Amino acid sequence: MARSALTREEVLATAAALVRQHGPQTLTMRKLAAGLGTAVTSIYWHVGNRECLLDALVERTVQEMGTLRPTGRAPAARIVSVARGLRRELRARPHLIAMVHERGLTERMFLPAQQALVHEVHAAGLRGARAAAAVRSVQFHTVGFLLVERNRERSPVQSPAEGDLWSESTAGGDPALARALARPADPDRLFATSVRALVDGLLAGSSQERRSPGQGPGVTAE
Amino acid sequence: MARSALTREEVLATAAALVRQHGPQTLTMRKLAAGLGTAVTSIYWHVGNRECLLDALVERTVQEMGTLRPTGRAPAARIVSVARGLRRELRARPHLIAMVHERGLTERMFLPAQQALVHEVHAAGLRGARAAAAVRSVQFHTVGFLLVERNRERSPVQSPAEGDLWSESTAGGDPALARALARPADPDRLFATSVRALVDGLLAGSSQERRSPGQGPGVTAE
DNA sequence: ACCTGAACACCGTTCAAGT
DNA sequence: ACCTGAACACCGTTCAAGT
Repeated sequence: MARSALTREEVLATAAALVRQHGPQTLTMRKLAAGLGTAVTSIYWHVGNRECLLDALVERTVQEMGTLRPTGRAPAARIVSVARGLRRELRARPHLIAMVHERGLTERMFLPAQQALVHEVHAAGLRGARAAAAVRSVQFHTVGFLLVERNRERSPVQSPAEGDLWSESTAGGDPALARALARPADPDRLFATSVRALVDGLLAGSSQERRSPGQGPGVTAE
Repeated sequence: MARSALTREEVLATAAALVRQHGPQTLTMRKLAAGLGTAVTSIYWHVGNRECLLDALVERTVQEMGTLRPTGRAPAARIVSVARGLRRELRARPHLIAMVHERGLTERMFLPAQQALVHEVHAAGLRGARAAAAVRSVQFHTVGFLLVERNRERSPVQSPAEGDLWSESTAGGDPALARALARPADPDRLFATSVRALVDGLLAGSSQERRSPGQGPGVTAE
């Protein structure tokens, strides 16, 4: 049952297909070999080992992502739109997030958004180290939010859930707050709110420093 | 070579020790059995299986965490101090973050900070759904930041690194920005900056809404 | 009630041997 | 240059059998 010559591209393609269907955890060299119709060991000749295979898969998937075009007029709105675009692109490739995280490549997820963010933050009037901190704040927030969000989706009901703690009057006599915390969070709204607040906060300090003699931004180091 | 009776507590204790030394990935039932001086299968009688064992370990480690006492006077400073306290507590238990994330229990990491945050956000004048969104924004930001941070620590040098893209004049004629992005991020400073900005942004909209007739906060849903 | 070894169905990887 | 099967050193888990 000889099959046509195996190529590295074919290995990556079927590996990507398997990951897309069942997630990276279930991708084993043996299943991949079965999918390819070859011996397990043939794969090693083309991609090295499982580690290299997943690295290549991450790289390939990141490059599939489109470039991010900001929308809106106000600087804050344009920065927010980049963050939302990054989230949208990453959510469209759910397994990428897991693969990248497992492999310690979170930084990789930052890059598609970084150039757009630098441009917008610059346009918003931030310069130098302040601008860099703003870019990274948005990056960390967006990617971190996605990691938490994806993780939460994986096991929807947890115990003790948040709601268990706030079911009644524990929330300082604010029943609306208690109800809101008892309900599961709406990720879309929460992301919109938090990114907007973050960007507002980052831009608010741009024109004038709040602390008179200090050099660093915000809170002093511990 | 009969040993004294095995207890569930003893299993959890040595499992915790092994995880603390080498991380959750390296904890195998067989190594654990070797550490305990029993047969592998004895463990199953006491803790069910590996899944249950790790669940119990997560629960135990979360409960070791102290309660968070806010410091400072201004509402924003007190909220920031809770976020920093949560980060400190979690960083003191590095493997907890990995275990919790692997097991889809990220929500579990939120709880120790939630009560303190609710109190402070309420004191800052936020009520109802707005207060809940603020609490969750800080929670998501802090835990998300930690996930990214820990991940980044695991593989310090990545390629292409951020610096490779900004080594020269690409950063819109802002050499200080280019230099800042070429250097690795300082997580302590970045966390301080981002949390401060986030909290400022969340509290800034508390006294008056920015949008006149709208009901939702910030950006409209897509 | 608690512990055990044998056995099962998996893994990733190496390597000598083939063509 | 490319592919193969056998083998190695691991896994988690089940289960009948012991005390």
